[in-house]
Amino acid sequence: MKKNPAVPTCEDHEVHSDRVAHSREGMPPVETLYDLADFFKILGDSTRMGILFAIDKEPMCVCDIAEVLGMTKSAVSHQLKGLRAANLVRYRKAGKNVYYTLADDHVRDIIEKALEHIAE
Amino acid sequence: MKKNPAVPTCEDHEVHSDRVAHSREGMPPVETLYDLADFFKILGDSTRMGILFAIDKEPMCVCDIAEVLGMTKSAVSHQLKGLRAANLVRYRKAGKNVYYTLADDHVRDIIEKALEHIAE
DNA sequence: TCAACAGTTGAACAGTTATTCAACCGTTCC
DNA sequence: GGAACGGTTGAATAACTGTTCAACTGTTGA
Repeated sequence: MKKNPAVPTCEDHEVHSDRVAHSREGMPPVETLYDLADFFKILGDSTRMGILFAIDKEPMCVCDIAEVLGMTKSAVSHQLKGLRAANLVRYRKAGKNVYYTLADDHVRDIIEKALEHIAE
Repeated sequence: MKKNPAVPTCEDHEVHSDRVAHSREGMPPVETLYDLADFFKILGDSTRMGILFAIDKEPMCVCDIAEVLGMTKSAVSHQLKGLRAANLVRYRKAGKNVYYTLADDHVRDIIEKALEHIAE
């Protein structure tokens, strides 16, 4: 959703103004829309999704995750940054390694529901 | 997740091969990872998120949705195409108008859970 | 101290994506 | 039929995003 200064919407002839008004009332603040979109954007990448599944069972270090997914440590680390920012993963440093785990069950629930939807 | 022919992963010195093997077993097929990512990708845009909220209460035609969001019909229609493809919305033609509604409660549930996560 | 390794980071490039613009299709109504 | 409007679509452009590459930090162990 980009800035839209002039708001060149449809011709205001036959717009259902009652529905429009009612719909407007139910709309959350744009800030919330952006937060939701940003959250789902993080889940909307197969690499990050793969990372989440990889660390689902037990903590995994970056090198191991990279091994499982067949990717470079760098690529994995970059994506982990996004997952950290979205509070989807937690990490624990242990010597040279950094072990990542899922942040909470929220993620699992959401992915579960998404799988249901896909299966239809 | 792009194709990775050479698989230049980390140096295989100290990789926790037991964890890697165990993690690999729990991984869904890559096809599923792509499907999940594609699904969340659709939700990962503030315009599409706005559309979903706009049509949450009652059916809305494209023109009305555009009015609510302050966007052009064209932009909205383009995004509705993605939402249709992901089975997130249903539509019903009535004369010159096309009324869109949420496909089912799956969407609502997922968004609800996402809101909980964001609120933390 | 120094080598080796795990992990992070910034820049660059390629691929993707959202909006705009213009043209188009289908329905309604005169 | 033809004007008017709702809606869709394709091409083009601008913005964004993910991977690679190289450089870097920090920890371990000899």
